[in-house]
Amino acid sequence: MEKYLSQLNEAQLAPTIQMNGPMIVIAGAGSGKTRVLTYRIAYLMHKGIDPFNILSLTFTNKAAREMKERIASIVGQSEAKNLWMGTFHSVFAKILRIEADRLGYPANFTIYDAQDSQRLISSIIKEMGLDKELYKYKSVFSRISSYKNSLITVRAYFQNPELIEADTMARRPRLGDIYKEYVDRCFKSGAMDFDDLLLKTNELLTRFPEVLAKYQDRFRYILVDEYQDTNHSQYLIVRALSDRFQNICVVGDDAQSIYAFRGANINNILNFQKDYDDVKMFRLEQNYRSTKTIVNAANSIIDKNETKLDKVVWTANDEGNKIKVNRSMTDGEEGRYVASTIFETKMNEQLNHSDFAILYRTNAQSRSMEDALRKRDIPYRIYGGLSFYQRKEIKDVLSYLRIIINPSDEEALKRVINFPPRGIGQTTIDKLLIAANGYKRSIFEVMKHIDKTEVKINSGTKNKLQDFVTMVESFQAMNESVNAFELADHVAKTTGLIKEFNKDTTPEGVAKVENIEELLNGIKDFVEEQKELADTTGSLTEFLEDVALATDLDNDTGEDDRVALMTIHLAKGLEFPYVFIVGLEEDLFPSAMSMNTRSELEEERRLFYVALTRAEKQAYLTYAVSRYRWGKLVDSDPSRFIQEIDEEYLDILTPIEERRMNPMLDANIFGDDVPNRNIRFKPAKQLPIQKKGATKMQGPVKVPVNTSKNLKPVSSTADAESGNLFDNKLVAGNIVKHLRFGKGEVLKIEGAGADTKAEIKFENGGNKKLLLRFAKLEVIG
DNA sequence: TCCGTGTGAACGACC
DNA sequence: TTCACACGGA
Repeated sequence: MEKYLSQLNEAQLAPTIQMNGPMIVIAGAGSGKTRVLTYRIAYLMHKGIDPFNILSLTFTNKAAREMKERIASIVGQSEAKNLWMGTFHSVFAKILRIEADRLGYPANFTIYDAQDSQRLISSIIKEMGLDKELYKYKSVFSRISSYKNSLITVRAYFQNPELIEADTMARRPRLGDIYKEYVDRCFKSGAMDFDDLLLKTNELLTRFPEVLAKYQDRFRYILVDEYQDTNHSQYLIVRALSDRFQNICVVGDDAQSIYAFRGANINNILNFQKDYDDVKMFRLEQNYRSTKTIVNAANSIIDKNETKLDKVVWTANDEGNKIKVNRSMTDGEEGRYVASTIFETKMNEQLNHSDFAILYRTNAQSRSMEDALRKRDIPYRIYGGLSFYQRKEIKDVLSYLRIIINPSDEEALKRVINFPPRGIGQTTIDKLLIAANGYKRSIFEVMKHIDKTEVKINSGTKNKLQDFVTMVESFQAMNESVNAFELADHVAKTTGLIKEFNKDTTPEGVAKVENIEELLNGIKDFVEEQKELADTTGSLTEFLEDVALATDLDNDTGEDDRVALMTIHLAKGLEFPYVFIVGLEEDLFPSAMSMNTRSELEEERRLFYVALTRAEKQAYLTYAVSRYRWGKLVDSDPSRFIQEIDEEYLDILTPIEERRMNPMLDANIFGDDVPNRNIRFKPAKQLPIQKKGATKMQGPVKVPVNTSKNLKPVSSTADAESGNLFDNKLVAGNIVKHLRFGKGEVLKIEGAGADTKAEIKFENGGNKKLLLRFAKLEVIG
């Protein structure tokens, strides 16, 4: 047993073997906190604590799995199996299923993802006849979400004049009504959204003292990782559960708190010592991950923040190279810089692709990186963004499965009731919806008993509805006797989903069918895996729950050798030898939306701190002078975060000649007075945008030509990858046709591939705002 | 009722 | 670029 403890340094050992009482571990980046958590659990078990009594809340399911494996290797598989480990959401979803009936929910309630929630809110806004300009479903959703995370229920909302006042002032007086309807509809659908998983857990623990007592007794030792990112709802759950035994160990780093947008409250960690008596505090300050340069540079950034705990992160590692700062003219060039640097460094240093990561602020930035990597044949993997389970074809299959488990699931039903098309259109669905709301029943029940209702639907349509009900019921019967894979396979085939997607012979269509096959394989694996573990039944319900709470990261096997592309948020907790932080521009990073208050800006700064501290050996910071955003070329200034790093840690890569020609470049970066900012490179002229109501477009137009999939319909000889269509077909002097602007003559062509631009003079510009898409350009004559 | 087409609008990070 | 929605013909 002492063998593994000897792997810890003094600072790590102390919290590891501190068994009882409340304790907080402030762990700097790369200071080995996962190791402390893992060994601490192993230590507890060695000291005779039953694994049944240990609850460990991690930030991702992947982290939980890896920790469990590590612990299993120390204490043995059979012991480790009984640990409760996972994210807040997954652990409490399981508990909620056990206790669901107390709250009036079915045990197999559906978990609505953000898209389901937003669709529901969107249709509620429509049903209520509200102005969708004023009530934007996304902002209504985030408002409701933040209420839930602050434990403001519908009732609490209506009892709080300030909240009502605030929404009324924001010209959304009906927000409370939408909130109420949303909650009712979720309940009626037997569905919980992400926030409900926490909110309902709180409700469960407060309303039912015997349930609270049960879980307090069960979870005698509680460990919470990434405590700085807990929100109020999570905070209360932890407090309630740990109240009896007070064996609560939280680990975190205030400097890495980056989830305020989903309600995380940095004060949870800052005030932990006030919340419990006799808190033992530990600090892990030695960084084992990064070079001195990176650690010191990161410290110099975080120093700019006012709100923070005292902590000095240091390292005994080598000095390392300076952080390289690269400026590019466009996002395309930035991508090429990153790709070629990876290519060369990998060659020179004999590295793997997986030694590199590209981190960005927003998912949209991945595109230019992808393009560049693909051109260089560098294998990569994108994490996050639209996850596999959110793709249309996958959600369609999953929706059928969801209805089988829970026919009340309204969002799933609406999604597939007429897909593949079976003649049940919007009008019918609307009638059913109104009836369902009137009878206070689910749509499915109304359909099932359509003859007993007042709903006016012609007999042909009634038959179609009946067929659908019969089909679902046959699936339900089947679910009793076959496993999840066999059922899903049957569903995909008999509903005609596969056939429907097979109709589409474009590469995208083929990919969809392949994705469905991949999903089926995934279900197969799941069934077999669960069979082995034997602690679960491998049921469809469990699979759907896993899927609802899964992230891209969770499914990563890390087997293939690829460059990792992800947002900084996703990168938290990970590390890579070589890290590129791209798009370091004002308004992008820091985000334009986060520059209003000091605390928002501080969070962006912490985000940058997280990004930089992912790097072990070498960090690269890149920015572009102009980039495509929303299909438009936008000028930008270098991020303030670059100049916030002490210059001694930086290696500015701007070519020397260019600097001589343009001394303002350095001035720009370091925030000196810039007498004339216009000296910066100006990109090609932007598209002239015509205002609404203008009648005629004037002059030649720059048409951005992209080589995406949209190109294909234009010409069968087009090569989307190389942009060859361009060379073959679209030459100066050609007459082209555009759906919106009619005929025009190609005046000039510049560049090639993705960066190609064509100058076209249209005879008649139309009278609407310009939005030119190459797919809509057709070469005639 | 379905579906292709055109149009306008949005566009932040995630369990 | 991508999405949701409106429109109009089939």
